[in-house]
Amino acid sequence: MGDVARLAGVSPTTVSFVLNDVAGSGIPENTRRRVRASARELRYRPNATARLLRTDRSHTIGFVTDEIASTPFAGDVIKGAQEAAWEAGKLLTIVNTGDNQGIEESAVGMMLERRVEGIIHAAMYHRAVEPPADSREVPAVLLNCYAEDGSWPSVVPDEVAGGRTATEALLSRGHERVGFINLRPGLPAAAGRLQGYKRALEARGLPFDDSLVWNGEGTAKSGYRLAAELMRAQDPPTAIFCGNDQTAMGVYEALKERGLRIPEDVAVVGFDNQELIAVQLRPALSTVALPHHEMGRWAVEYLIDRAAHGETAPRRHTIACPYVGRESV
Amino acid sequence: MGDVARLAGVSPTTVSFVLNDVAGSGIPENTRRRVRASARELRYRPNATARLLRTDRSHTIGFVTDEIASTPFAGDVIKGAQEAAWEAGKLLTIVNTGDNQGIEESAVGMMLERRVEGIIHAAMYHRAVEPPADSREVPAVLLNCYAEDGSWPSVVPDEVAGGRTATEALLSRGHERVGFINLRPGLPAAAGRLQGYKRALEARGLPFDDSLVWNGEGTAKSGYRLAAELMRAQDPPTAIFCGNDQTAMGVYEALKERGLRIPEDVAVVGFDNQELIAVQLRPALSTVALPHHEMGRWAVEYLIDRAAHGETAPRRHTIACPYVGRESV
DNA sequence: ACCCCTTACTAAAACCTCTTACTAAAACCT
DNA sequence: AGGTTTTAGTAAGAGGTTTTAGTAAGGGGT
Repeated sequence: MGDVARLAGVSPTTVSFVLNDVAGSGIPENTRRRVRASARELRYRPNATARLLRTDRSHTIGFVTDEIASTPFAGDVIKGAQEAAWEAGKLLTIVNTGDNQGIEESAVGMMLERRVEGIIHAAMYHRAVEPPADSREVPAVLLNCYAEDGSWPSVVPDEVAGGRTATEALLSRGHERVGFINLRPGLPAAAGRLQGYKRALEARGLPFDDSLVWNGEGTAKSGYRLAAELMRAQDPPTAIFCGNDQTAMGVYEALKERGLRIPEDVAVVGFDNQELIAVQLRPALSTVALPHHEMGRWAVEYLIDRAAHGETAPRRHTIACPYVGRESV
Repeated sequence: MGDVARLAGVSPTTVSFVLNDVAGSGIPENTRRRVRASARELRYRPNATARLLRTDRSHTIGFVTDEIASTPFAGDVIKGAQEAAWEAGKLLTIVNTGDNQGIEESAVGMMLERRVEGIIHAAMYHRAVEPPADSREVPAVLLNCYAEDGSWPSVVPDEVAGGRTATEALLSRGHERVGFINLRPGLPAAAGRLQGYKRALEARGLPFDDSLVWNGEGTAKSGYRLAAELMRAQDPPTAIFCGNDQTAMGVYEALKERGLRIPEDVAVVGFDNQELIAVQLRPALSTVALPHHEMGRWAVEYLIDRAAHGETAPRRHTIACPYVGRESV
């Protein structure tokens, strides 16, 4: 900066004022032009580090995730977060912990040393977690996960509403016996979606028949097996709600083997909106999307807002899972 | 740091020496313990910013990508890069540009202001790019893309070898007529794989028959259409090499509709190893994996190495695409 | 014509936190 | 006493921001 000041024939103060557009510094347009020209000529680039040291604003947000690659979701979350950060003039620093607590703790440590303005702890599937206590030193938020004791703010998908949406997509087409191949029991996603399924039935005055509900493993294989199971019954469903799109992929196989047409004979709806699968399947799969992008966005917006306005009570924010209608319903 | 020094009854110098384990500073174990205890008591966390200002080592690498979410690959690349960075004690700062040049330039600017030690420019599909000139201010490398004029170091998949590997997987099973549903012509991936396909044939003394080679669009739909086309011929192939796994998904459909078994009647091999598809397909798809993880890793290792040992001639490094055998061959 | 006070600019200096020469004091030998 | 080691402290930056202080020009009053 000194060089620029010298070249422009002013003091570093003036350079700082001009380059940062400080209000009320009353520097005449003339001088401003000279300073800016000098900066350009010297290809001057301010040193964000030095600025941070003085201002204590790193304009950086830490993003700690358990698994970045195992699902395509991770990309959506990061993209949403990154977009929101960019819009606010922030940068995102990312660490993938591989679900290793030691790495997670040192990652948080490194981020705090760099004075990040907030930390996001993201999980790649919806579950309970316990982030390092150190993260409380700055605004922090859990993404696609939550603390059992509610002591951390978090943002998660509205699984209940999602399950209800999926089921209603089928009910509204006149189906009254809807099979449900859920995920492994115990997962928040499985519990929530089942509840949503029940509520949808209830709202239409339809009975809940637990012979229509199975827990699979979220794979095409188990979808194939359980669809076969469902269709073997004497009063088989006319529609199947699958706990995820991979399951639906297996269900398609099973139905096709039986010569059943989708959606004419059996309608199918998936969950997750894994485009790679849902779009490519024939017929294209109607499904419910997880709001990964929105959660990423919400998390950084929350952090920025909280950094600006201080502490608020931790809360669990849920985001709706929109229905994506294609050809299978 | 001053607080710690005061509490331990020493000077800031001593604290710095102890906390950084400076060699040859000759501080007795006694004092060291006292300093460390004070630091712990005050929950002292060094300010990485101040250190950086003095040492000029940010221990941060910038990662600029055109699209983070549109393919599951992005996650692998980032994961590989992040792992390598972590092992070297570096952090990764990521920006998604949405292929917008303006954003890319300001992203580079922001990173340079933060004094990153290197910049990676990643593309989500293999292609030629032209990164902002400013990136040359620090070590920089292109990932899954390259500069037309070769003026930037880069790391890309070895498409030729990959195409050859895929073809040979089929030839080695005795197939002599291998159909090839390639990607859109013009893509480096399509050109390279076609070359590899030809070389594999050549190596076995088999003729190249261009009626066996079609360009699709990399979708299940076009795979379906072109497989039908291929099988309609009077001398249809006994094996099909697909430019990607989505194409293979459509090929499966077409073959199954004709009552052809995989791999008994027609063997199929894909490309990309999109696990979501390849593993879930029945039979599971044999395919060739793109080395995303390795490219990510290579890129940061190259950067760190170059930062340490100075400029070297830009080179294009290729990484092999390993064959992933499953059930379709 | 002189003085004083604004206003409009610009500069000096303190500060942010840590690293690292360089220096100094103490302790330990001959 | 004089010279080495050990051990520890001082102070100068690193590159900005921001507070405080100043100078010069212009304007009004007498």
